[in-house]
Amino acid sequence: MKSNRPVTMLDVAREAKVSKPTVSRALSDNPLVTKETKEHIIATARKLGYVVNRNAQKLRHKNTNTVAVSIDFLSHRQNRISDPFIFDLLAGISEALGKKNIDLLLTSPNHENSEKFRNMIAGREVDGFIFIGQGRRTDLLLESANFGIPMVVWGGKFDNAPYCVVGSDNYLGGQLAGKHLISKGKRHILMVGDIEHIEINLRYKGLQKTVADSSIEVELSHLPVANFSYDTAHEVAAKFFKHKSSSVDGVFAYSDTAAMAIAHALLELGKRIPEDISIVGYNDSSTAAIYRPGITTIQQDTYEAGELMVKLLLQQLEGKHPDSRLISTKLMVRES
Amino acid sequence: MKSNRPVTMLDVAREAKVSKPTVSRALSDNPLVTKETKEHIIATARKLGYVVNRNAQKLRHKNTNTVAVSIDFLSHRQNRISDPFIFDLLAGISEALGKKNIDLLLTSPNHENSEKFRNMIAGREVDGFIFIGQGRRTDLLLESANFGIPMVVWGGKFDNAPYCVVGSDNYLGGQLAGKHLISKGKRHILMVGDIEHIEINLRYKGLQKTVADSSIEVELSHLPVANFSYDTAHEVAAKFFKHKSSSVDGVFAYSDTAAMAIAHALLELGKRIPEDISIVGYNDSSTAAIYRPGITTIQQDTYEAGELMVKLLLQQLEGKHPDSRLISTKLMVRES
DNA sequence: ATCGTTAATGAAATCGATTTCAAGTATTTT
DNA sequence: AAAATACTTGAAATCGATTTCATTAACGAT
Repeated sequence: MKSNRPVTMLDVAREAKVSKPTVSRALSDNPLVTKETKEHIIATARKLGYVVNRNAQKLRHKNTNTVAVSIDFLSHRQNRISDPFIFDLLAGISEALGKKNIDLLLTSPNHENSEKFRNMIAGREVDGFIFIGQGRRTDLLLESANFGIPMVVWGGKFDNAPYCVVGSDNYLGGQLAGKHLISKGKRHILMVGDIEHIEINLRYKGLQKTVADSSIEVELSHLPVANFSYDTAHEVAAKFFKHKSSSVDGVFAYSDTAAMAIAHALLELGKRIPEDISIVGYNDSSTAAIYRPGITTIQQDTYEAGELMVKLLLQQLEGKHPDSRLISTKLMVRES
Repeated sequence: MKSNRPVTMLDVAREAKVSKPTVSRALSDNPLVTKETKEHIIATARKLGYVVNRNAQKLRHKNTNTVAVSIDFLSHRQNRISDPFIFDLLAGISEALGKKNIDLLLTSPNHENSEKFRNMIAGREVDGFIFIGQGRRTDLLLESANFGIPMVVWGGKFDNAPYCVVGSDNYLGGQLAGKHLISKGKRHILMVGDIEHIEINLRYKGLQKTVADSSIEVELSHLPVANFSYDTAHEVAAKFFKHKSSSVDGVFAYSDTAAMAIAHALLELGKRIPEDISIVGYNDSSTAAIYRPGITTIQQDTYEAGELMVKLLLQQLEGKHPDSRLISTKLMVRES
C-alpha cells in the first residue's frame, strides 16, 4: 500500500530539520549551503524518494527546457512512402537534445494555421521549434517566423527566408552526382525532378555547373515529376523511356525513392543498370543500400544535422540570430 | 516593440472588470458563469492575446496531459537499418494522442536503469509511457512496471508479463504465411529466425499448426539467425543455401528486412523467386513494396495499433488494468 | 570588549493558474 | 412583506517549487 501524497520539498525539509529554501539550494548544488548540510539533505531526499516537481519548477523558472519537433505525419501518410530519412533526422535531433538534457515534444501542424505553434510558445510549453518535412506548408513556417517563434527548419532555403534553415548542400550534391556520372563515362545526363522545387533546383544548378566545366562534351536534359511518390516517379520514367528511345545514359534523381522507381522502370524495359544507364539518388535513406542494384546516392550526415539544428536553436534562445547552414554532403557509391 | 511581460489571467480579469476565478471559469466553459460575461471575457482574452500558462495549469491540476513515447534510437542506430515500421507506429501514436489533445514527449532509455522513467513520472512530467522497440531491454520494462508506471509496450508478450502489451497477432501471422506458401504449391518450408524470440516463436507455432492441419504432406524446418540486421540474415541465408542443396521451396522470414536479405542471397545463387523459392516477410514496412521482387508479407495496421495503445494507456490512467491485446493482421500478397 | 564582516539559514513573497468557501443579489415561496 | 432558495461572483487558499530579503551566528579587527 503505497502512500498517496507525493513527497514534496517541504517533507524533505522537515525530515532533514532545515527549511525549504535550504533544501532547494542543496539540491541545486548552491555554494551557499555547507558541505555537511548539503550531504545530509541529499541523503534524506534520496531516503524519502523525493523527485522535484518539474511543473512547479518550470512555473517558477519561466523556462521550459523543452523543444518541440514538428513532423507533418499526415501529409506524410497521404504519400504512404514514409521516408526513413526523416526518421533518421529525428533520431539525430533526439540524441542531440538528450545530451543537453532538453525534453523533446513531438507535434504536428494542425493544417489550418500556425496558431497551435504560437500557443505552445505563449503557453510556455516549449521554448522553440524544429520543423522537419514541412516542405509543402511554408505558409505555416512564415506565419510562425513572423510571430517571432525561435525556430530552425530542415530543408531548402529560398532568398530572404525569415527563418533559420539547415539543409543538405544541394549545390555540392549536384556537382558530386555530375562528376560521378561523367567519370563513369556517361555523356547524356537526365535530371529527374521538379526544378521549381528550391532544393532540387540547387542540385540542378550544381549539376549544370559540373557539366559546363567538364572538358568533355556532355549533354544535360531535364524531366519534371509532379510529386514525391514512388508510383508517380515510376510512371513518369516508364513513359519517358518507353516512347523516347533517347540516348540518356545517366540519371540524377531527386530522391532515393525516385531513383529506385526509375531503376524499376528501366529494368522492366530491359535496360541494364549501370551498363546502359547509371542512376544517382539523393538522401542515402536506409532503403538505398538494400535495393538491388544498390543505389549510388548523395549522403547527408543526419547526426551532424541533428546536432547543428539543436545548436542553432539554442543560440536563438540566447537572443542571437544565427545564419542558415549547410551540412556536409558526400557521394556514396554503390552499384547503380 | 512588443511588451515583455506575458499576459496573465489577472490582466484579462482587470481588463474585463471581473475577478480571476471568473475568468478561469469562463475560459473553461464552466456553467456557473452567465453567457454574457462568458462571451465578454472570451472576447477580452482574445483581444489581449491571452494564452493560459500550461505549467501553472499542470501544477494546479496535478495531471500533465502528456504521454512519453520511448524509442531506443541508439540500439537502433547500432543496427543501422532503421526499421521504417517503428516510424509508422510512431505516426499512429502521434495521431491518436493528437486527437485526444494529449502531448507526446519523445524520449529514450538511458541504458543503465529505469530511473529516468521513474523520475519523469514522479516529477509529473508525464502521466504514462508507451514503449516501442525496447525488445532487447525487457529488464528496463520490468523495472518500470514493478515501480507502478502506467505503461503500454509494443511487441511480444511472455507469460505473466507484468505490463500491458500490444502487438501483432503473431500466431495468426504464422498461419497466414503457411497457408499462402502451401497454396502456392510449396511443400518444403523453412522458417528463418530465432524461435527463442517470443514473437517469432508464436509465428513458428502458427506455421506449425497450419502445416499439421494441411491435408497435403508438407515438410517444415527451421534456420536460426542471431540478430536482426540485414547483413547477418544475408550471410546466414547465403551459407545455408550454398552448402545445403536442400529441397526448400518456401521461406517464412522473421521480418521484411530479413526477407529481402534472403531474397538477395538466393538471387545471387541463381535461384528464381518465386518460381524456385517463395518468400514471405513480416511487418509490411514501406521497403517491402518497393523491393524487387515485391515482398509478400504480413501486414499490421499501425494506425489501429496507435489508437489501441493510447486507449489502453488512458484506461490505466483511470485506474483500470486492461489486458494485453493483439491488432489485426493480414497477408499482403506481392510477387515473392 | 566592541564593532564590522562574512557565512549560513529561514520567513515570506512569488510564479500563474484553479478551487474552496463565503457573500451578495435575484428570484420564488408562503 | 418576510423567508427560503437559487444564481453569480470574488477573496483567499492552494499547487510545489525558487528567490528576495532579513536574520542569526561566527569570526577577525580594533
